[in-house]
Amino acid sequence: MPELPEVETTCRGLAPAIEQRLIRRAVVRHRGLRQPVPRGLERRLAGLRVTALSRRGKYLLFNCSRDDSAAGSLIVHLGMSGRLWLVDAATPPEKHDHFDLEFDNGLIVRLRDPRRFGLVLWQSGDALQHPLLATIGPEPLTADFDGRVLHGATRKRSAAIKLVLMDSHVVAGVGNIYANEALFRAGIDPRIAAQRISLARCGALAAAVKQTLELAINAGGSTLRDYVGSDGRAGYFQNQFLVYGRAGEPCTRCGTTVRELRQAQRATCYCPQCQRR
DNA sequence: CCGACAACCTGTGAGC
DNA sequence: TGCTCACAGGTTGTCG
Repeated sequence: MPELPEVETTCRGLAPAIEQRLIRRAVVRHRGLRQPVPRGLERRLAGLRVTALSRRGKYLLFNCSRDDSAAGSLIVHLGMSGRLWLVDAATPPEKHDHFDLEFDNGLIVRLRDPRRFGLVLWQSGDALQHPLLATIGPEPLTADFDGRVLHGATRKRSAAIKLVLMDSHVVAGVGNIYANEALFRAGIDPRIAAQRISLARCGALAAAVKQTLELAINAGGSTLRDYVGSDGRAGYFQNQFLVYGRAGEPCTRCGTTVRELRQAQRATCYCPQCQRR
């Protein structure tokens, strides 16, 4: 389900309902996520106030304080199949509902994650000091990421540009769908060695990453399978995919048949005419 | 440092 | 209808 636009959509959907609210209690029904949910997290969270909800890459950060002094952050990652939504206290949890955060207004932020590749973690103090967050690359939608940064980060990388673009240490939050889409928009063959791409083309690619992510956020994210946003509404960016999932169909730009191949066991879709070496 | 690959899980759809 | 297999939005750890 979730790449950066979906996480951003979730963040924007949840924030107004929970910011400045007190956590009444937290419930963990299944600790076996990608990493175990920390022991004692429920006791730690009870009575804290969520002062801000933010996003770093694909991580959601619930900044928490107690009596006006910063306590730390609840860190949530949705993995492949995770989703957070708001439910009222009367809504019974279902099979894959592993975690609840219940607030003093009666609303519950509920994590559903069938594949359990997600994460629920705690970091005292500054969330960005958590080992999983401290080493990730620049935020793609800020000035911290541009063609020069991308060019610099790829000079020693002989791997295919698509794989390098999906490396969260190069740039945060670019997953399979948006890597495919951005490479198409930049007119770059996904198989080229990253280090062979010129500064100018890195500029085009960085711009394409930003454009693709922004368009997707404005569309409310992408709805694949059963994903819907935190308000229960579906995003519709999947209707705007230019190459992803379109193998065998004509390229929207030139009409050439879109091709599919596999890179690191992931589907790559591209137009052999529009995307060049 | 880098790249290739397996691993963590469940659900779904295609093909037989 | 039911079985088996491949594949799905992510990321880390291990090994060479």
